[in-house]
Amino acid sequence: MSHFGRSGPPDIRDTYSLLVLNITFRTTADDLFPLFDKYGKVVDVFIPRDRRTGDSRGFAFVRYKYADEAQKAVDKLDGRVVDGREIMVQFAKYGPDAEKIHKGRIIEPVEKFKRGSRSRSPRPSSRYRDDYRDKDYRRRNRSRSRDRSDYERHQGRDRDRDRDRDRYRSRSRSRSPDYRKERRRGRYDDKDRSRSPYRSISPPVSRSVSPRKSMSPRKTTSRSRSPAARVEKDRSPTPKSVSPGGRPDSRSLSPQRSDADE
DNA sequence: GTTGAGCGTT
Repeated sequence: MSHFGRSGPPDIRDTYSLLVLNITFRTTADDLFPLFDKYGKVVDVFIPRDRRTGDSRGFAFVRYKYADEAQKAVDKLDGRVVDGREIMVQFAKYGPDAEKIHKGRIIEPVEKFKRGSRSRSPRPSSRYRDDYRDKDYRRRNRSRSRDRSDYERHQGRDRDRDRDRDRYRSRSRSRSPDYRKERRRGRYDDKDRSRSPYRSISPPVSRSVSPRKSMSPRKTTSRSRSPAARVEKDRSPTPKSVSPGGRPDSRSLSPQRSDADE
């Protein structure tokens, strides 16, 4: 589904994909198209959505026809506030078929690079790095940390088994990003599930540790209240309206303040 | 009505 009414990906032969992150969940392709089209020829605007809910996943792909225009769009629109939220525009690194992408342009599958070769450019360009915030910088630094790769390669004795395990781990990692979606949906499901009228929050409270238990005696002790008064208070279901022991009403005028002082 | 790391569809 694209903005142009086409079903699938139009033509990614000579297009440059930009990844737009941090957009609001209400932002649609119609909102992004005019914004990006001002800086160049936009071939397609695609916003991945959830299969089940259909809600936006919070990021979009804007495909430009020319690299320079895409570059300009990145430079101009990165950090721009859209719909009350600051968006992040950068070149897409991965394609739909898990293809390697260089500056938004598909170059070759991953197999082109040797496994031991670490010549993979850490970052295409750091020109706009200064524009990034600390939050973005931290997130980027934390990303792409593949310590396990070196670890597995370190003890790679059985080539087949290691390769097979690597594939398995790779798939597991690939499914990791979806985990957040599951988690998000899980929260919704939990909420929907807990909307049962009979379900109450009381049961979980009385679990395992009970700090209130130790708090109660201390509280009563700190009150310095006579044991008789405490017993009567416990026995009386309405302690605030009652005046036990012929206590003056002035005492019950502000019972909360007495607690606040404590 | 909610959320906020990340890389994509008929």
